[in-house]
Amino acid sequence: MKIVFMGTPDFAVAPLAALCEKHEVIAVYTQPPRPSGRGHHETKSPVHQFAEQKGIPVYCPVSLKPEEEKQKFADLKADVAVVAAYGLLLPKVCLNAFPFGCLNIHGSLLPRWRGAAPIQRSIMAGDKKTGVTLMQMDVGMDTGDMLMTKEIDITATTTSESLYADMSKLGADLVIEGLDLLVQGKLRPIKQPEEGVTHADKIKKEEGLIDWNQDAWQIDCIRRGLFPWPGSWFFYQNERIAVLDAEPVELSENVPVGTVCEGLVIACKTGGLRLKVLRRDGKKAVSADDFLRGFSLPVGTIL
RNA sequence: CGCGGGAUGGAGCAGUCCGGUAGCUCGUCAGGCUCAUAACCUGAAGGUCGUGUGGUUCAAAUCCCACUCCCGCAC
Repeated sequence: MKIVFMGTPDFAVAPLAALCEKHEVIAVYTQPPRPSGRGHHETKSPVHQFAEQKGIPVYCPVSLKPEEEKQKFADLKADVAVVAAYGLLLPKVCLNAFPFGCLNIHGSLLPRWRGAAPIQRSIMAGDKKTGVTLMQMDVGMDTGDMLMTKEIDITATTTSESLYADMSKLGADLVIEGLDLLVQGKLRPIKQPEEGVTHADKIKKEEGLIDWNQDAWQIDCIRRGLFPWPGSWFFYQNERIAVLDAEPVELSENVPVGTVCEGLVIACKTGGLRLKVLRRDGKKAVSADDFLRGFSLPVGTIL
């Protein structure tokens, strides 16, 4: 099949790579290079870099709305477009430009977590499982008919980083299998149920500030969902201290929320959160033991 | 040339502003105490203070200059 691939972050690279193996990827759309990283150098997206390396033509329009862009897209005369975390809305004419339309690899089990940050939100909400959905795109926000899904468990140690990596591979399998079945006419589009719709809002940086007045397990879910970006942190004596790894624990002591207990366990609304790896601004990540050796955070302190 | 933090025995840090004996909490090693210990006591080893046979100075971890490497923010 002749495929147009549209994607931007790391998550989209594995599916793209898989498609390159089995099909003919004739063009790649991705977000334009932007200044990022230390020094603000122009950085091409992961998908962009991969595509260039493969010698695939790369397009990075700022928007697909202009007639000219719509025309360019249609002129590619592909069989299907595969979209994975692209970051741009596709106009209706684009959705209908190719025989098989536009398929989206979405990082949740729809209709739960439609929207921008399904992977993070599913972990933050404490979901036990999630997955990837292959869907036929329509004009709505992740509202199209579902073609196929693959599930994956979320465990007590799952982070967005790890889940992104796993789902990226899962998405690659999904799209390869899905395309085969689609061509054979074996995929039956299923309308998304009305029930169970939730929206995964974009992550705001402020969400990383830890609120000790929540249950320990909940704080840890949020922490894992926000790892590695934007991360979780608290303030102590005007210094921002990031919590890179932690685990909820039982807490028998009856102390006020936010109290620092023995073993760098912080009292939460229920239970406590044992901080295992921390990092002060501008410093490297260190274990709790190392942290305490060079930083004074006495037992009894209330954060 | 986006902004900022950092580099000090094996680990984590203080000291740098206001130059003047290299310090803290650990670890390591030896000995002691103990039924015993990751606990306690005593002692020891271990550092050209990131690099520059740079600058200033009687004297530089500290001030100035250049460079390298790490990290955070921003995005």
